[in-house]
Amino acid sequence: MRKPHALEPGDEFEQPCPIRDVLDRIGDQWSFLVLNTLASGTQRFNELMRNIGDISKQMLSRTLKRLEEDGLVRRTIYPEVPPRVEYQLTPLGRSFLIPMKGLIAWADEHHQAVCDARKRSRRLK
Amino acid sequence: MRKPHALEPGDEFEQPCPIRDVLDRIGDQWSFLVLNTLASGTQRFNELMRNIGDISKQMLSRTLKRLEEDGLVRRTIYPEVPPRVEYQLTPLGRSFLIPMKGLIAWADEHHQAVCDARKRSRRLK
DNA sequence: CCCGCGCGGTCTATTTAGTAGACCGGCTCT
DNA sequence: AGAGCCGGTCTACTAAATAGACCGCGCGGG
Repeated sequence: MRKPHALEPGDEFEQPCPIRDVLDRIGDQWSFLVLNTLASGTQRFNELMRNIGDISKQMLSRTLKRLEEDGLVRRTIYPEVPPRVEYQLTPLGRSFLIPMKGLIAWADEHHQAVCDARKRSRRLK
Repeated sequence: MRKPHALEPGDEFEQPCPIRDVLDRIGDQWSFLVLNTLASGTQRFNELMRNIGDISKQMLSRTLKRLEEDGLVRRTIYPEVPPRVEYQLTPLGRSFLIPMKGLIAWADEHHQAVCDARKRSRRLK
């Protein structure tokens, strides 16, 4: 996804193709997983790390930063000691859960079929 | 996405998580784009390349191979001269179009909001 | 008092994934 | 004859993701 359509200067945030645009974000597995994890409620940084399980700090940090930039996630810093940082879905972020759930439902429903197909093709080799 | 681990509260340790599994395949941008392109009908290899626009031969080849293994795409070789190879969605592949359309609809609907959020966050920096 | 842990990250080095581009033989079109 | 399409594979390079160290601060236990 290097050069979708060669962005014009001044156009840097207006990607012409919405599909490409959404893919750049959620097509990335980590963003998808982070959003799915945040679906169950507001969480802190290390809490997210634990809940996702196998994401590196750096990737989580970068992913959250992008999701915040895109207005899907809100980051709240509490000026306490020790500092507390909470992440939660914005209304825009929550609106994304609907098509996301559709995808997850498809995965649940057809996972076995995919596995079967995979086994079958492996047997042919 | 190395180890299929925790996902969210109430996760199953049992089998590989379907969500991870589906993300490994279609969460990859190229797979998603290829399926979306094939939605408009049977196409040949170079035809797909042209229609997608900015995918490398290698990636298209690899992506199609995986989609075929997973039973989402059927590859048909016609023993002609010159050889003709056609790719089309299987019923399983077509079933995926439904949640995919949901995602694309979300993208269309909220693309502007995402762009606005991006601009806003840029201005704050 | 000192040790190690948790917090929310960043920085660096290494591994891995994706890219462009050459190449293949056989064919058609000009 | 030369160029170009067909469906790919192979190689060399570059971009991205990973693991792991590190940071200052506070807290609880020994």
